[in-house]
Amino acid sequence: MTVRTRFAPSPTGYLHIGGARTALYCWLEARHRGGQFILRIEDTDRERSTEAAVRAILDGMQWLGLQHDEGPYYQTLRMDRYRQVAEDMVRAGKAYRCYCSRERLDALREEAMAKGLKPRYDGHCRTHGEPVPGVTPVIRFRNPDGGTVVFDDKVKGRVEWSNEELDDLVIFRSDGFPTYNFAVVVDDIDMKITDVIRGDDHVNNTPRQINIYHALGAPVPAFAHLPMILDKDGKKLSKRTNAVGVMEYRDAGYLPHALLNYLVRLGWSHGDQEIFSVQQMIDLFDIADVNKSASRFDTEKLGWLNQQYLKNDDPLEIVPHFDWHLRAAGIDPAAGPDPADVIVALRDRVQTLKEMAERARIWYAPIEHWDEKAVQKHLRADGAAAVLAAARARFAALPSWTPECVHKAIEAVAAELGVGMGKIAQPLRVAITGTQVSPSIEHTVYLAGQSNALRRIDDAIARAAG
RNA sequence: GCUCCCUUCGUCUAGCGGUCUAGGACACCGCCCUCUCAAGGCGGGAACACGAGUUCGAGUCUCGUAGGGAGCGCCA
Repeated sequence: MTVRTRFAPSPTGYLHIGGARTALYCWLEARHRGGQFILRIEDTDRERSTEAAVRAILDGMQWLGLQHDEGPYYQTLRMDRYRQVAEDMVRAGKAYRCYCSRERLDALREEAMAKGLKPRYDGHCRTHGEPVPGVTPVIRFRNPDGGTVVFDDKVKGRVEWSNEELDDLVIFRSDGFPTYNFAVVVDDIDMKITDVIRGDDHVNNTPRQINIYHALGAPVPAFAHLPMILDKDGKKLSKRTNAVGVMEYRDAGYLPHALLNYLVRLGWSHGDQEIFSVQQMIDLFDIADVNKSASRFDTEKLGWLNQQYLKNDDPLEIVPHFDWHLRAAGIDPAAGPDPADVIVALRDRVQTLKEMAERARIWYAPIEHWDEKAVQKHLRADGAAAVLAAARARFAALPSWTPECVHKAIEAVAAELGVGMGKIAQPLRVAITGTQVSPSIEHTVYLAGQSNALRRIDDAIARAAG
């Protein structure tokens, strides 16, 4: 039997980080076992579902590269099917119509809570389900009365539940919509899902869903419930204090592959390995190796990972992402050096593409801000003027403009003036960038371009004098 | 309140009864390298929540306790 997993978000917001990891695990499990990955949009909550959210989720999935093999299916397009299955169940005596008023239900709940019991429907309409004028009934599932439900969760292990704990849940609302616990089961059966991989918060729903599978005479899939992802302080991720949307991570300058790598290691590991290519993830991932406990999202480690990819990827693969960030920062990539060169010069110095774009600005636009302390310390230092003049002359005479040539020119200046690199690099750096921090001096000068470098040195000499 | 789940360095984790005086990574600290900032190299501090039991032997198995989380809707 071919493995089929699914990711089934409800479109009430963007794709968040927890959902992204769930999607990743579903996708990896399917790929690893040569199966299919299905995308299903659970949009039966028509109060909160929006089309913008559907698009946001699709965008997030695409950015991460989590391609689905089937779908997206939409639950709102399957309403007839749910109704049909529910009616069949009523006819077969596996479900029944319930006319109980909300008032009665609320009273029941309050009473149970007051007695220290778990709120549960008393099954009144199992036997007294007479139509009440003016009341559109709901359909309730007739849950087994005794016995236990046992399932072997692939991450949690064996979970056992007494049917005493379960009540007759509503599977079909009076407004004609199915409820979640019913729709998922019908969908997962119809879509032949073999492995249900989802968030921890659904463990409690699993036993009642299994009972529905049994009632429907369908094979029960394997379940795997993923632990939560908490924020740095161990609190629930909230958009108030954390970046939770996947696209926020793109905007913040992370590579999709780096995010994937970070996410896959949050709750799963393969020995001591930290860096995984997508292919390695597919080869090595096994849902059974996922940890049981919740983990915290650590932006610092994500940053480290992102830099690993920045440093080791082929710069040409990074260029499109970097270009995107340059433009986002209001920088015209055509107004300066080859972005691939800039990436190589900066990737040891930043953790994100956003920082990289900011630092790259000096080569694409005129210096906007001068660090006055740097000017004072290096431009107005003894001998600085002579260094700048000598360097300018050497640079101007350079027949070809490469980092190597620039480097040789600087060495020549050092020899000529009999001073160390420190005395030359810092004044030049300030002249070219306006600050005392930048990549190695030959790259800093090289990236400015020959004529631009000369112009900036002239400006710096004037500035130092004035 | 009730039910279910979780618990190894600050964080992510390795560990599947002896090889654990508990390993790796991020972060932190120190040294080296050095034209600035980084990156890199080397080194350091840092954890089995607690208590019983099973066993020749427990981080690893069982049960309690404590702490944390989830669920208990005509939401998903």
